[in-house]
Amino acid sequence: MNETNIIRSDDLRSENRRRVLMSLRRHGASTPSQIRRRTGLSAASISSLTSQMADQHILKSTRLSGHEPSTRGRPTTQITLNPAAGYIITLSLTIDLIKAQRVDYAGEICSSTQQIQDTRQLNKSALLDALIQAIRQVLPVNEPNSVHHIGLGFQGITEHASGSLAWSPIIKNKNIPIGKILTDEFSLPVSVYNDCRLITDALRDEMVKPDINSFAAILFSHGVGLGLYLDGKPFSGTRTSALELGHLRFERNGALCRCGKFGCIEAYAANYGIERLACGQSIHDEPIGRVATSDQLQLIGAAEAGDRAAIQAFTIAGAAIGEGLASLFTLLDPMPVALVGRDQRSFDLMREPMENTLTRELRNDVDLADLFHCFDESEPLLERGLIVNALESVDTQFAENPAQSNTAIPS
Amino acid sequence: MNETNIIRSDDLRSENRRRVLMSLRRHGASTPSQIRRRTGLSAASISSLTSQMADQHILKSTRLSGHEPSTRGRPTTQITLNPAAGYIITLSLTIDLIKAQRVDYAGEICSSTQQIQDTRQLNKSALLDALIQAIRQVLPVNEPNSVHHIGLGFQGITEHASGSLAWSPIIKNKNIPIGKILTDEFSLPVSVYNDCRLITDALRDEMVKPDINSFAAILFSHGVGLGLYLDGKPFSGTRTSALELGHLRFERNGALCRCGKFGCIEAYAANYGIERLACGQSIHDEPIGRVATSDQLQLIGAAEAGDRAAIQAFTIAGAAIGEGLASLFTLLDPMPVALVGRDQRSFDLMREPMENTLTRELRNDVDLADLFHCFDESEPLLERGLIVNALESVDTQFAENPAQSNTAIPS
DNA sequence: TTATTTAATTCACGACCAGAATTAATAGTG
DNA sequence: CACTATTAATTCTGGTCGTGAATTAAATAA
Repeated sequence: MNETNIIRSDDLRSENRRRVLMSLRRHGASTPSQIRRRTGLSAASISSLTSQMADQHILKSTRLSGHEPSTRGRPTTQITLNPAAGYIITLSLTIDLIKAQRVDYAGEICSSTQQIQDTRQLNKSALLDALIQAIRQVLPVNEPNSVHHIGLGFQGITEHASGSLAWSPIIKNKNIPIGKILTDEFSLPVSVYNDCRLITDALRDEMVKPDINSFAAILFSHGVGLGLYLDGKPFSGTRTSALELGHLRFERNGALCRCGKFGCIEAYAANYGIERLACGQSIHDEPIGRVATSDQLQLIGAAEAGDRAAIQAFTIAGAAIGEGLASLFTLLDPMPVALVGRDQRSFDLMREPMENTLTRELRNDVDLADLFHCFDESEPLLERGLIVNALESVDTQFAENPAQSNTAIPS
Repeated sequence: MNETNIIRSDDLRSENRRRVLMSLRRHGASTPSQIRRRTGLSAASISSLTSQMADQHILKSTRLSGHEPSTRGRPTTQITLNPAAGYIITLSLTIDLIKAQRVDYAGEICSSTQQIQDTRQLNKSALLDALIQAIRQVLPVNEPNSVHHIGLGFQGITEHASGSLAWSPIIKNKNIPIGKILTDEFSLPVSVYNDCRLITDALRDEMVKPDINSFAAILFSHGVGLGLYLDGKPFSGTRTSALELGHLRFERNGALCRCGKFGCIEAYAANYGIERLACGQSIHDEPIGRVATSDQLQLIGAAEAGDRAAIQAFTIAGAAIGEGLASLFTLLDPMPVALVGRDQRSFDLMREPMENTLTRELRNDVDLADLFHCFDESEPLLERGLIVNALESVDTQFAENPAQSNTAIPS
């Protein structure tokens, strides 16, 4: 009935095992005393926990001796995550690429495969076949039981209760219970997240400060997506991935959005919205399915060169994002924002109108200095987020059932 | 560094003590086996926990014998919260009333005092004096150490890091560190929440269902406030109480809001906004400071009688709220909504335009049936929220330090 | 009175973590 | 080169926790 599930002493053990693993995951190879400081556990407990997990081949403890002209005293031991403890498989689905990777427990990519494919052309079963095929290609042949988790990422709306893909602009069908399908196929836990959520996971360590442990990430691509970390935890809707910042309204009866409504922020600030405006098309024209990267770069160039229409398009896009952020900040307080998209220069073009709108719309004076952080490339972040996310699921898996869980392969 | 703070076995004990107290708080007098079922703890543990807390005079266990022609077997024991375990003091601050109450640990009101006073007339020190005086009047004279918490509620914006009152429409000064001031004065923990937060606390048990444990509460009064429960927990901004639904924009360059901006939802849907529109004043007229209850009721009557201007005002108010909810639902997913305000009939007037706006604005088809729940009176909810909230703080206080905490007075 | 039934408590046990004591492994020192 | 100082990690000891089994408590039914 309650939030925490820690009731018995064994649960305590699990929780503390998890802490040790999280600490190692976040800070990399560490000495026992470093772990002690970070987790707040006693040295005795750390010793017990790490040696137990080393016996279970979850951790490796190596004595680094000789090289460093170290200080006096007994040399420290290095505790690391044992790469051979198991694997995860990540699967990312973008508009033109299906990509699968096998990653070891220490986060190293072991195997990778990708298939160039316009996902919009695939019907449901063809899509599922392609995904399953991609996973099969990176499955370790001689030790199929060493995979512990499959993580799937894509652009769109997820429903987390059932782990399904509720809707995606890059997929024809709706409501595909992909989580259940993959679980049935591979008998493995599967997590399904959208790109924005995964990007916040990837940016977490960079954006979360001890004093401000909340941030937003806006992902600019064919749509405008939002990811949130609130109070140190990833945040999503009550049923779905939600956070559809791009579909807040900017103009009543405004530009036609991909979603069929009029005036959504996305219809002004997504690739297609900017392009449409810059090219002098009517804002009520059907949005095009995809904007080529070259066209985007060309548009940025034009704006930088002084093209009025292009500048105007970026200005309106910035204003639209500014209004969206104003709404977000009105509801949840101002917080740092990561801007993630194709090119730093496009942010430079949007920045001023965005900040102007924000200061105009917000009642309380907000200090915009150091609020925005730009990230050029979304793909590497998405990939990192997938890995981070899936590995943490395995951490939790390993932390539980302290007694058993020695399915791991000795290194 | 991490979220949970349960590391040691003692923490486990505290957590389980807290669960027992919460269970009793929520469900009232219970038998040990009922507590066992609700908390998931073993009978042995419940016995140990309850007897320990009974020894510490936190709980009372009474054997109900005789009366009921009960079934065969050893009769059950009734465990109740011991009213004499201590007191809390609640302090509520509304536009014309300063009210303090002393409430015992079982939730019974023991003492109450109130002072009719236009709070906007008071300067900072006069206000603080009035608050401190009100508290003094309900302090128990012969056992001053038996008070464990002070809870303050008011309309406005709070900042939770410092427990201060950042801004309130009913108070002249801004940024009053009221939490610290009262703590210094009475050497007691003080919590400071705004009315919307407290109302969600009061409505929690009613609105939260096992399957849907999120809901929103909209409070209609001189302003439009929002409270949120997400995933079973009260939600607020990262720094302040935030959730300023009323200050999302409804119309660009629209009606003048109390906050100085134009077009806020509040400027259409708060008392003064509806009144202004119905009376044919310009939407750019300075909003009046306060709308009398009689005027509100009269306006409702006029609308029900067919007055075009009045109906129009309520229609626009409903549409404004609908847009606000559309934004909220776009960001956080649709969820049940409690409408709290002066009169059920005003909700009836706003309902249709509100629902129409919502269905128009939301892309995903949302089932609006059973989504809205109306509550006529906000004051009793505010009071209940204050009590619930403060008592839970005391529960947590009592749950910690299992060894000591026998400051309580024997019953 | 005695058997039956149900509720709550007590007991014995294994698991947990912390502080103290101990062992391990190095660098400095005479 | 033996010995001491120093620092790190482990092991030992003790107290606490929650659970399942056994026991006690208190009522009704026969």
